[in-house]
Amino acid sequence: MHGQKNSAQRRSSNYRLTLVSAESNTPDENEELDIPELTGSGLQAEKSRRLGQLDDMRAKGVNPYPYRFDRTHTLAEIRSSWGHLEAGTETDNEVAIAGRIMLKREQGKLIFGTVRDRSSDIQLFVSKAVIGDEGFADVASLDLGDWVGVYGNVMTTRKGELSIKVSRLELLSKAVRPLPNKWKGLTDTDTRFRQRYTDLIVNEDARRAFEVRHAVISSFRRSLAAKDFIEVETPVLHVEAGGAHARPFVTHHNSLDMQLYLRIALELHLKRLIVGGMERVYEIGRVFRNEGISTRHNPEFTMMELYQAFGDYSEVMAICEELIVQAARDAIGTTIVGIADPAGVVHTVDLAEPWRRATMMELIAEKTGVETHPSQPVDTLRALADKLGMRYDKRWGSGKMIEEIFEFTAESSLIRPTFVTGHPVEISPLARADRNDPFITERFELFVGARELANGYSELNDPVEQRLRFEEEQAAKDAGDAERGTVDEDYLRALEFGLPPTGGLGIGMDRVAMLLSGVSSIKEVILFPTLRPEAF
RNA sequence: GCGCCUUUAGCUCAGUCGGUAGAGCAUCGGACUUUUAAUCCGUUGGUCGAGGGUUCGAGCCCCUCAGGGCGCACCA
Repeated sequence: MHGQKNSAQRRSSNYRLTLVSAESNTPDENEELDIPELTGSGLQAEKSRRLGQLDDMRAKGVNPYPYRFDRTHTLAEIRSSWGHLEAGTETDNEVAIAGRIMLKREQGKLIFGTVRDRSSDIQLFVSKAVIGDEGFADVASLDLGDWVGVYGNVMTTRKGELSIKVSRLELLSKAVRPLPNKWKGLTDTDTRFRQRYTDLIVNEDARRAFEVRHAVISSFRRSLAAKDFIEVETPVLHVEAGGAHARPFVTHHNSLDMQLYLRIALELHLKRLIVGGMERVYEIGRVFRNEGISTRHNPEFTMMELYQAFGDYSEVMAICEELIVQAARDAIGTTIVGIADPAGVVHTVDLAEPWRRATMMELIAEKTGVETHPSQPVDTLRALADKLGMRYDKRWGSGKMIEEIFEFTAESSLIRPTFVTGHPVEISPLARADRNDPFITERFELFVGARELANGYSELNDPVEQRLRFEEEQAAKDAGDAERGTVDEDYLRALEFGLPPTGGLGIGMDRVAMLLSGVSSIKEVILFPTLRPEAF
């Protein structure tokens, strides 16, 4: 790294040159570049002013971007150790803390600042008499958004505000671009999602939603580890995109010169592992569906799927309930949540109360007074759909009709957690037929707040029947339904080696995070949601 | 893909009947040794999303396009 200083200087002056020539209206190569004209306070002028501060620091031999800072405490640790101090206390406890300047109040020969780190925030008490004229001027020149390391003593002000009496302050990184409004923050959704970093800096709610999301995921991992599940990773690139009904993203591998699909589900690889004898496996992973974007859908989202040998759907239903209730306790410290219905009315629900279980047909009967069953002729169900004013596709069989009638009549009213069961065989090609009714499967979907959160079943493990179901899928796909599946020969071979009785469960992690953080858009729980590219 | 709404300073927002651009925060200058979104005085900052049209005159009316939001469709 010889010559580092020279190259740094060159970079610095190049940057200034670029800035002026690219962004000034009348670039003039002969202009004195080191002292830019600081007119106005538009964005460019503001950036120039701050970049000028960096040059001043370098001229004094100070690196404005130092390599490290060793803090003694996080701000939460400061608060827990000294939060009880009475007003007007000065201690001789010396600490070193680091964070971002969020607020600054100058008051003559005193400056109060608010520094925030990941854990908390704290007030800086900067006295000219303590820090000296030069240090005071340095603090005065700080901008909101700058990162600083601070040495000082823990104290409280006369009004009792826990503070650091600053003896020395070191700039750790300069913010060249100004922060959004310190009081109103940043509300423009476009900017919030595109510039998530800015959103996280200024919006407490945004930070909280992602803390909840993280807590949910780590809670799931703890719960599953306690149940002897093994976390695995399976391929994202699939030769065949199976395990769900959805349009896949298509990509291409150059060396193999073949088309590949991004996975739309985790299911088929995880069940291969049950064939292999791993007994209890789960994966938390990204899946991709080439479909519309809405407040409930992002093209890439996170699923947790688990498979448990020797269990059936009732067992994984219990696990589903347990995982989500425990996640609520871990992430938000309560099982009581507000759930908005489609009209926006918020219902208070205790997730710890047992969740309702009802079949699709029961729910349809509740809403329409009509008894339905997938054994009924499709014309009977079409007549009901006509009566309800529901549109349908002539290619749908009785099973698909029942599901659609359920969605049309009952889904929007499922606010409290409800396990919906009794899915017809036709729409469940990987689920095992009900032990008492060959027309339906041992399957459930969990609905909360009219949104589907989870899906599980007793896994179909008969390779002969699975082949027939796959062939029906393939036939539907060939007939023009792009979301239907294909015959996965390797999966069938795996089943031929013997899949034990198995219960499987898939949970939409984003939607659980939405539920527990109380937000209504999936974009609020995905750090970088899919958007059209920004025009620069 | 369709419908409705929306886009004004770095951020948050006003902008009346079509008459030539406003506020708060931030910035910059000044005052202030216990502030809490500090306060007070002063200052600077604009391709009104882009393009076209109507008009003597357009942020405002019309058309096209682009971004975003919501709803519908799609989404087991």
